[in-house]
Amino acid sequence: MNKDYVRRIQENISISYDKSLILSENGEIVKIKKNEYWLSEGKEADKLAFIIQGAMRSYVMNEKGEEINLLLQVNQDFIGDYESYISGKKASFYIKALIDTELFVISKKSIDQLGCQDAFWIDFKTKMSDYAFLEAKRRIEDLLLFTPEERYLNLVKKSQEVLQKIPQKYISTYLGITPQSLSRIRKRIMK
Amino acid sequence: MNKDYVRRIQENISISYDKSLILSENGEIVKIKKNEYWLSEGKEADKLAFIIQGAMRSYVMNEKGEEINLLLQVNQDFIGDYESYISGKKASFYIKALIDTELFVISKKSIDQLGCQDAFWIDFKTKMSDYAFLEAKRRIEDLLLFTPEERYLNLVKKSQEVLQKIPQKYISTYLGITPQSLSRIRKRIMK
DNA sequence: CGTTTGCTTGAAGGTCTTCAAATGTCGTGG
DNA sequence: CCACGACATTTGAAGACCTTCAAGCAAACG
Repeated sequence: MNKDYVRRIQENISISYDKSLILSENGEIVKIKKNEYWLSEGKEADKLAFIIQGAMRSYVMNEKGEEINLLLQVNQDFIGDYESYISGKKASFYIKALIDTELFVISKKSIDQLGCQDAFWIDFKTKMSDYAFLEAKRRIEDLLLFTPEERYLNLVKKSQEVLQKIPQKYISTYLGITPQSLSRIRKRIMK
Repeated sequence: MNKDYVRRIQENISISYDKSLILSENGEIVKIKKNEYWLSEGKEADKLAFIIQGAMRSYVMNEKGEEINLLLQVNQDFIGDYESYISGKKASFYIKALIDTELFVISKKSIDQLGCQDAFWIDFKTKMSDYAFLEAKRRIEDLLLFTPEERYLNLVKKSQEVLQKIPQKYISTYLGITPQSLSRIRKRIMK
């Protein structure tokens, strides 16, 4: 893996260059074309990834067969089915590339092996799970405390990158509304 | 701490009697009267608890000063500000007893000390954080995939105990709606 | 027994959903 | 390079549901 990649991994997760070098030796770079899956429901999902460059979405199907986006991820974000990762269950959702994307992928096995060599990586694992929880908690508060319009404004404030890279029809179900409603919300806000 | 308590802790978290005995020696029983706080925004919150018997709610204030219930907890449930617990930040919400409640409380310090003595407790910590994440994930899916009415029906299926112990006005904001709307939903369903 | 608190119901207004059609945008092949 | 088709976004109309404010009823508690 070249030096540039190691640096980007380092930036992604704010650890030392040395540690990111070790990490990079235990994972791999995967390139995914637009609209290709990195993960599908029912498949093994015992690995996690960071987005080095690109954009992806994690979604489930509702009872009507509509895709509902649980997460929209861009540069520096983690992706993966964290539930499968920790429990060994099959994946419960899909992860698909919104544009051509480069991932750094590492398996559970590799992370666990690193943990045996250096307690740093046990700590690292804890931080990852804490991060996953905190993200989820923020999402719950966003959904409970704000209206769809406020949620959209929160997203505008929080991530220009998501707004620019990701089509509205995906953003809408992430916010819990239909694409038509998001279009009308944007119109309302314009004024 | 008496034997009965140890057994209830054991049931709560499905570990061996021996382990629950060790745990019980490192924590304490706390009794909280109806409408009393166990935790307030801005306070230290470096401890967690299990509900041995009773019911509590975790809530935040929105901009209008209304209380929004993030969680409703009954027997066997964990309570605590897990974000404060892991990060050391001050509590970001309130936890209050809905009825007279008995808690088993254990501090972060105690759990960390246990971890030094026996790797079992490191594993135990991981399981707790995984549990916290999975609960949060289920909540997000509930909010994104279902309508308020469906969410109420999901709750009916999931927890009769919550329905029985907790007044409607608290259940409503947990579901993301007003008490009036929940009243109308229940009326609709009756038919 | 009366007061407080919670629950229900009514009316008006706003937002979201659905279905449908029109308009925009983008990429590909001619 | 343009034209076409595919797909995304916008807009319209009707209907369902939620919210707010307000009032009436029920239950709980001192």
